[in-house]
Amino acid sequence: MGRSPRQSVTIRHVAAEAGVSLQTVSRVVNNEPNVRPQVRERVMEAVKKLGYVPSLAARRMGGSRSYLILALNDRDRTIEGWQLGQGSDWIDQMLYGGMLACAERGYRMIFELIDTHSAHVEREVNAALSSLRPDGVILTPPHSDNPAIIDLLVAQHMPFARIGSDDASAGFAIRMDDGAAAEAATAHLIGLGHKRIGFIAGSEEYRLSGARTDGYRAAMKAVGLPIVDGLVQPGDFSFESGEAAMRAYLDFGEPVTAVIASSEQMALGALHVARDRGVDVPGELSLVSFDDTPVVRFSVPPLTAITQPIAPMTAKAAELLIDAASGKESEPGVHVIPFALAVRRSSAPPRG
Amino acid sequence: MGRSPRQSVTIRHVAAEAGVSLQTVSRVVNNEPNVRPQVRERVMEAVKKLGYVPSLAARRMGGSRSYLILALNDRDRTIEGWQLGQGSDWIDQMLYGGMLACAERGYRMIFELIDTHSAHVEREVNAALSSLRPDGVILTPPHSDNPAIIDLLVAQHMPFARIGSDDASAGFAIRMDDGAAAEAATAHLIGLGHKRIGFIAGSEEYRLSGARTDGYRAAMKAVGLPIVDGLVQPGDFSFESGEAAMRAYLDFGEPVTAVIASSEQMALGALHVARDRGVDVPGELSLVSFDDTPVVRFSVPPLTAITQPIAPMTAKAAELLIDAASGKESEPGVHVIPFALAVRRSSAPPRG
DNA sequence: ATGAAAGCGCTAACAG
DNA sequence: CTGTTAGCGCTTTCAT
Repeated sequence: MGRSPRQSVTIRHVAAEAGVSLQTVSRVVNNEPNVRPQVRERVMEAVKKLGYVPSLAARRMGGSRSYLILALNDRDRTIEGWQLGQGSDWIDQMLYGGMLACAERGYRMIFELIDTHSAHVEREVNAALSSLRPDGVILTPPHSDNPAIIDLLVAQHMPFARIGSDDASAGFAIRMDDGAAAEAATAHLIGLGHKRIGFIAGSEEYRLSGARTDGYRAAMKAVGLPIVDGLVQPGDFSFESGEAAMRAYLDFGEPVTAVIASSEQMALGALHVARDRGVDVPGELSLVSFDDTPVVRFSVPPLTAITQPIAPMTAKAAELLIDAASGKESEPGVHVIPFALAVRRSSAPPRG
Repeated sequence: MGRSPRQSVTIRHVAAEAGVSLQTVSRVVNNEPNVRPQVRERVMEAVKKLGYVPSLAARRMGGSRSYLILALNDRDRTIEGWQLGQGSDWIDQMLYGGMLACAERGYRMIFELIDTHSAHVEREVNAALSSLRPDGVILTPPHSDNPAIIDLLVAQHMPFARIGSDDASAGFAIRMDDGAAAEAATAHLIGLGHKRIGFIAGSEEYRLSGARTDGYRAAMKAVGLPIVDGLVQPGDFSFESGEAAMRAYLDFGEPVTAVIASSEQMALGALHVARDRGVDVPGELSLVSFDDTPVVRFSVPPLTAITQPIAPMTAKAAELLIDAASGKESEPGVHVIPFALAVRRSSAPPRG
């Protein structure tokens, strides 16, 4: 317990208490060599006794590290998600993976919103960097492939990780295998006996959209199923585009028996239209979602979905950046994190 | 555009560029008086030209402010929510309200997890305070009423805001009127014609649980409806406790026609049991949720719910703390933020 | 293995 | 109104 100090405990107090120099305390606190075990012990006792915790700001000022990892998310998309409360837990999963990975290593993750589309991206990113001077930056889609941001980070020699990117030309790329995931989803439906499987593509602004569509095509091709016109519908990740795509499928001459949506919102939009038109899921139509979010799990029926490893990807990103800041060399290149397919009640064999 | 500076732009560069002293630049940047408009103009131009943004760490070191607001959440509860992905968007709403309010004022909100139950609460909080030295702390339930934390904050003279607390003895209390919300929910059901209305209470660890139950009782009493034994069921906010409560209601001799659950998870648990037992909602049973989360909006049927103003409460907390740090006196006491009742398909008149 | 000195970028307190 | 001086709490570099 002890009295709560009004004025914070500094390294100076610890040095006095332990009868050593500031430098020795610093060494002990930072686990550096060249301190006799005996002295180290004494300092650690003083630290514990006084409840000393180094000041982040002072560390940043004196040293070359800030113990900060900056995570950049798209402002519009994030705020819209918060406002509409559509139940995507992207941010939560990101915090989960990132914050804990940082905390384990004595780091802190700071979360910031940046406007991708604005002409001021550079200014915004620069402001965040100047103010915080983080040891690394985590980029999420669509920032992960924004050339303006990438160039700026490279120019500043700021280490960064790109979640959901497969561009290994700069920074760490951390992704799941979107193509394989789309393949797995498609194979799952093929395995159930489906032949006419629709695929609602995502916004082309995101690279992974193409990879997913390719995976779908590959899986279809692998078993010799034709991809006739109209089987692949365009979408932009939104609920509305999912609705539109579903209407297109239902208005086909020969309707599909299963649909894969490249996003949770599009899957829900599709489900909504199916319900409205009296199409039973999964009786008449199987549905698979990309993104395994809370709403997908609680929908009726619960949706079969590709689980994106958002927390593990963010954790990996934080680890790589912190290791880099700590001087440990990490394998560069693309880091692929495993995905999962959560099979739920929305997918079933087609009606004989 | 311009070249990206490897080495960051400091106040010194700006001073040189504008031909003034460091202090003058500082005054301009901080909007302080005693600078001739002409000089101010010149400095601002230099700032813009060089893309100068003050270093957070240096500001903290030199001055008395850190431009940081620390938001403390319960570790176990938060992590569990992230792991289970049950779709509560508490954290998101908190970030939404808090981050934006901070950003508008040149502040940053830092989000941290603290273990309420641990014997080390004090140490954990102290560590966060020592490391960050924030200008204010936002407490969320159950921290808002944790004496160990409150005492520590008071002893350190650290300004703080308590979300969901009605204890005005220290810090700012910011809450919605839980009693009035429960009353409104109850009155809504009474208005529909219900007489036997069940209420699933929340964990007693949270003060607001009592307030909600009281509101329910008041509304019932106001129209002379008796609160017979078993009408109020205990709960702990969990899905399972909602299920248990619902089973208790259905096993009544004379079942209830409507139920209010003190949390979203309990409402969903209740809905689940009702569906299993073949009880139609809202045909045979009306259901109202506290907490208007994504899952509640996407459930079948969508649930009538009390919307807790989490984002506005957090924004208010941030504002009050920043104002306090800026020397502006704020009205102390309890700040009550309006709630809303979102009427959806889960509530309807009882079967004649 | 340890300590002393210098300085990080800024603001507070004071001097003009 | 403007500039000068002294730190803030740490880490770096260099000496011992």
